[in-house]
Formats: sequence, structure tokens, C-alpha cells
Amino acid sequence: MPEGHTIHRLAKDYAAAFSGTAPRVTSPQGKFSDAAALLDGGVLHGTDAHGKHLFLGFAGSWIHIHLGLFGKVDFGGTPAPPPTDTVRLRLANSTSYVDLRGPTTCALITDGEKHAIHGRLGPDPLREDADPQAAFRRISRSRTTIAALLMDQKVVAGVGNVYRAEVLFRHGIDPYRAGKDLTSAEWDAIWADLVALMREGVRLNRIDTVRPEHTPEAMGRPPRVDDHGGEVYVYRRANLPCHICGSGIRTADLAARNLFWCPGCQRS
DNA sequence: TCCTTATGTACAA
DNA sequence: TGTACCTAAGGAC
Repeated sequence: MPEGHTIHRLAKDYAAAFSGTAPRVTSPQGKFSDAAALLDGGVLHGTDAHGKHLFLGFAGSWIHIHLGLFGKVDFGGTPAPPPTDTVRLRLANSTSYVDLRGPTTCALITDGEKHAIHGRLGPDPLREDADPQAAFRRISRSRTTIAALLMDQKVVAGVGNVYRAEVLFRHGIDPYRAGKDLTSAEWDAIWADLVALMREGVRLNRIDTVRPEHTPEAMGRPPRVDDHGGEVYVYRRANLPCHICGSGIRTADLAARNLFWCPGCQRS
């Protein structure tokens, strides 16, 4: 689940259920018990998200959450069921509960530490304060592939393996092209597309990247939903025919992640 | 019941 | 570049 759109959606959902209330804060699994005891009964004043980092605001401190590859969050109404022994953090008030499992990070941090995290992250297409030119300055100076640069959170924050593969497909760009060979106009178009795709991702809580004219329905094929919840052009479609040109979708290891692209549609 | 895999990151060598 | 970390689902036996 967790690319940037998931985290921004979680920030909204945590705020809707708990902002302005003083939830019970517990750590059934135990790894966050000391901090939970400090926060228990304090008011959650708001939430924030930058890239894949989620922040829950309490007086004088923040809970910093990063889901990593496995982290999951589940919301529910009262009465909350007994927590299972993998729940790292539970918030519960008179109407809702939310459980966090398997995060890479769940830590209590100061304002200053939060500020430092923002400082090391690149612009986030889902944040109003984002400066896409800051990303282009790094990209246009780099010999690294555009596929790797899009996954580098210091360059752009919030893009993960699905949006990376899909946005490069939508712009017909070979994932192995060097960042320095990307034109300013190409970057502007990619950025605008990421903003639109990721906003839609927050709204629908899933990743859909296929244009209306390319859906199976529009192309006279049987309806199909990919097993990650949305509909995509190339992500995890290795060896299947491209929706547009019919070429077999290719896959390769790039920086320990699976890269997917269409050799017919992404030639340069 | 075991093995693989996953939309991620950090750190060691 | 490799490895460690965190969890759960699905598939092979």
C-alpha cells in the first residue's frame, strides 16, 4: 500500500477520527510503550505528511511514522476489538480506534527533529509548498537513471515503485535514460502528471494510472483490476502484452527493486 | 507448514 | 552491493 498518496490519505483519516480529542494511546506489542504512556490522554492537535512520512501532533512532540514496505494501518469504530500482539500503536477515543502494525519507524520526536526530516526530503507532489524546480536542478545534473532518481526521496518525496513505473510509461520515457538528459519540458509534464495522479490516489485510496481511452472497456476487452487494487499500464505486468502496443512488458532489477517498462512505448 | 513476495529504508563493508 | 528489519498473504508441498 504505502506510496505517498497512502500516507497523505492516512494523515487526513487520522485527523478526521482523532484531531481535537484526547485518545487513549497504547502499544500492545510493546516497542512504543514508554512513549505511548507519555502521550496517553493528551490531545492530538493535528497531522502532517511529507512523502512517505506521517506525523501525528501532540503538545510539544510528534509521533513520526514510516510504514516501510510492510506497515499497515486499520481504522474501526467502537467498541475496539482486543488488539493483536503485533499492534505497535493504537489510538482509541469514544468513537474510533486505529491500529498500526509493522512500521519501519514509530518514534516520538521533537519539532526540531521533524523540521530536519522535512529538510532532507525533496518536494512532494501532494504538498502545497512543493518546488518542482528543486527536483529538476538535481535531476538535470545527474548521470543516474531517471528511474532511480524518481525513487530517491531526497529528489522527489512520495513517489514509489508503482508511480515511478507508471509515470515513465505515461510519458514514453526509457527508465534507463540519465537524469541530465531529461528536458525541462519533460520534467514539468512529469511533475504535473504526478500531482494529478497522486491527488486521485489520495481521493480513491488506490493507484489508477490508465487513461479513460485505454481502459479494457474502452478497448473492447474484458474488465480487469490488478491485484494491488487499481489499474496500471506496466507495474507487475511482466511478460504480459502492453495495453497500447502489445509488446511484452519487461522487468529488471534496479537498485534492488523491480522495474517494469514497455520496450515498445518507452524508447527514449 | 514452509517458502516467496511486497507500493521501503538504513547501514555496513 | 548486500543485508537487516518489520508483517501478512498466497502458493507450493
